[in-house]
Amino acid sequence: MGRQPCCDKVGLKKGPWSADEDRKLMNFILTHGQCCWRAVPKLAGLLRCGKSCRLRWTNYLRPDLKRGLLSDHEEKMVIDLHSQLGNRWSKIASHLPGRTDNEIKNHWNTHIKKKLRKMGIDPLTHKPLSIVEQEEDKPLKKLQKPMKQTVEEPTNYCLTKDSNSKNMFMAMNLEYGVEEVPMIDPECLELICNNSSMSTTSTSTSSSSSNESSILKDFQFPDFDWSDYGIDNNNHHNNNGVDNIMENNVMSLWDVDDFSSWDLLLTDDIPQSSSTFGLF
DNA sequence: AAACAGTACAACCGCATCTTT
DNA sequence: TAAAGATGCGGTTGTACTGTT
Repeated sequence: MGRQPCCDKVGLKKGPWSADEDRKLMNFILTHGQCCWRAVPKLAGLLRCGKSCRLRWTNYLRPDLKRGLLSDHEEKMVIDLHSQLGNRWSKIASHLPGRTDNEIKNHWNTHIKKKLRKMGIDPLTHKPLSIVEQEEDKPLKKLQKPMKQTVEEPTNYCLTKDSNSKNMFMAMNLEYGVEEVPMIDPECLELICNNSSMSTTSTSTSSSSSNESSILKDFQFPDFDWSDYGIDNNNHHNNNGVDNIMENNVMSLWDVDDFSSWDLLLTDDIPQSSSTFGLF
């Protein structure tokens, strides 16, 4: 049953790679290509586990890697993508050719975080620090809601499939506080798509309706490239299953793989046990 | 010059998901 | 279908390097 263990952990080397090890691994991969990492150390004559070899190759030895500091443009991309994707470094790295998730993660933690803080932006939420501080000081509202649940993890009431969708969580958290969040039946959620808003990258706050919930006025929605989702400037779409979900300008929230970057606003006329999200 | 603090980044660890048997 | 290993990902750590006192 199952597979054989990837490697015998006894006697394996750890720590920094030597030039000789690098050469052996490089030679092996360039000759044989990337195959089963379990077999690589043995075949390449290395006393490392396959996992370590994979990491060394993907993060350091790959010939297509760019070395050196991220350019301003790359840095801006990382910030934009992080605002949309959160700490999903591999997803972010996939938008930056020649950069690895590890490299971007390190750069974020050592450079960008500080830079954003200096600029008065909270690196976690991408909101101005003053707002974040105010929200932290603000006592939790004790709103009377029909269905409540005490939760510890945002995933319990996050309105996206993705637990890393921090923006979404924050939007709700700000309104109700961490401990008192109304339960919304996922089946009742819909995204209302406004054609005009789909035509360019979003300018959510400036074009929001007057009904916009006050908590969301401060909420910083990131720029978003609809072309990534196969939607062109005329609100046409062409791939990625978007066809299936864009019908009559209404899409089911649960049909979308990643909508953390969408402009989602709670309308004021939230029904008792459900809510509608407007796309502005 | 030595000691210490701060910074940068490679590498490891643990977990979740995928794949194979 | 279940079990177990492989793989990938994100968080964290260890350590070399650099700057400051």
